[in-house]
Amino acid sequence: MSITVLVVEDEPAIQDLISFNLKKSGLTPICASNAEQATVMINNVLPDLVLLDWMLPNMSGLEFARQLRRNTRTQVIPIIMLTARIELEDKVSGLEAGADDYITKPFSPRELTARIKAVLRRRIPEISDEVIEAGGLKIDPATHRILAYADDSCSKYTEIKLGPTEFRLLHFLMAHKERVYTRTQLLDRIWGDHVFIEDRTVDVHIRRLRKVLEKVQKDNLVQTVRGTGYRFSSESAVHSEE
Amino acid sequence: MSITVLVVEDEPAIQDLISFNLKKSGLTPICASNAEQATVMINNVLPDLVLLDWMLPNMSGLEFARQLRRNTRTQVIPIIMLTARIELEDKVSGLEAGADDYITKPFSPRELTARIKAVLRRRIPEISDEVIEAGGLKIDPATHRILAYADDSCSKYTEIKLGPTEFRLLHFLMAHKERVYTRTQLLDRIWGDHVFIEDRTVDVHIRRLRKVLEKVQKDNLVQTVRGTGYRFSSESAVHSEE
DNA sequence: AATTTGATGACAGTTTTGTGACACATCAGG
DNA sequence: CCTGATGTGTCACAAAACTGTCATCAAATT
Repeated sequence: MSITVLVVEDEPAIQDLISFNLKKSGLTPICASNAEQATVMINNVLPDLVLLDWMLPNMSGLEFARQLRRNTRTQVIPIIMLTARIELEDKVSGLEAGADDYITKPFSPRELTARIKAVLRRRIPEISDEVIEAGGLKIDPATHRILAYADDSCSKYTEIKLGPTEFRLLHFLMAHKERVYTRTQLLDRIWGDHVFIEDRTVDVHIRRLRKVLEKVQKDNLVQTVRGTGYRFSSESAVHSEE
Repeated sequence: MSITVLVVEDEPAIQDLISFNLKKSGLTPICASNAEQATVMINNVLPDLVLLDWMLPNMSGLEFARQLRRNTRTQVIPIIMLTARIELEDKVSGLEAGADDYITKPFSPRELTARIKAVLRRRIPEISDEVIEAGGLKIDPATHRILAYADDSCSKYTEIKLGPTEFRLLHFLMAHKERVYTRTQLLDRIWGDHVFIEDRTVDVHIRRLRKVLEKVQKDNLVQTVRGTGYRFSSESAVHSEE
């Protein structure tokens, strides 16, 4: 998933500088030198964040920010203002217009990307960290812990330690229990849909997961659906022969 | 740990009075006499709480409060409004704007600090100065002391000395025990979201913290969650061997 | 029996953490 | 203005843990 940042800056030199730094830190910059151009670009692609120079030809950055905020489609896009230090003294604040942060020129590349990431981080909602319990297993994303109950009495439990991938795998399966997922679906959902990994790798992780669950006799919860994929099921998985 | 309170008040006399009282009760006041000044200050340092006079030159306190609430970065900062008794009828709109509490002038110093502490306690446990005890460790933010108990009997204890950063780190982790935090989250919450530091620096501070805790056999309380971050946990992390 | 599909152990390359060292502050108090 | 004590952030390298792939074996299906 590439994060696009719309850079609105009239000075080509600074535009290049910013563009270069964004690319270096894995972001995708798209550049505009004025508000009109930026407006057109926003119509094409909705960026994840806008880096906006305070001083622009024709329409001020402030005005452009207001315009973004006024429009429903662009309302939630985070804005970071670029201002010269002298302009900072200006009584009117960019924050007033709804900017999420501002950076004073000159700034270090590190500061730039750090602020961008900070703002994006605040926007992105936390991954669901609800506790999920099923089949005598309890997974808690917030504490990153898995407990296995010996019996239904819930009195005795053992903590289970999993590697990152197995943890995510179990979490996903438990969050969608009783449902079968193909290897490809699991790769898409857990590894991300851009990775290029063998389907069979999923087998190996399922194996690793089961191996750990064996220790607490819970490996039967992760079931193979031949010809399709895998499933987490707490329902009595007694498959009748014949 | 120093708790900073941004005081927005135009009358110098009252500003001084408040400032004096806050200092006396261990808080760190930063003062602004109008909304513009306050905005600039907030961009530099994120305060833990805002004490806001209702009546301000240019922009009203109410408007300023709204501005804070509108911005993601400042959204969660608790606001306490200062209002004259006559203005009390406006209390409704003050709370509407997102104030967490309000105090009517004239107020006693005791009332002031009591309300501040109450609001802080409600909001974020880690910046209150209550004693936290867990896993045989007792941390007292007020006296800036850490005691380690040798066993459950609580009879013998050793005092532990930590540097400022390690102290805050331990305090934060203990205030949110059992919960995992990524390095970035820790940087945001402990160092502040306006610092630009390498993620890995957290490792080093964790290391320093552990080194000190080793001396009293408490280093196992600070745990690594591979692929995620760190966690303070007093629960016996029983790893079933084989 | 042949074929397809899943299980499993091994392994080599990567990624993530742990750790010591170091260069810079900052700050008393000479 | 120095000077040592302390604290901080970075770095480089070591250690540990994890990952993806394969080859091979086992089981189910035809």
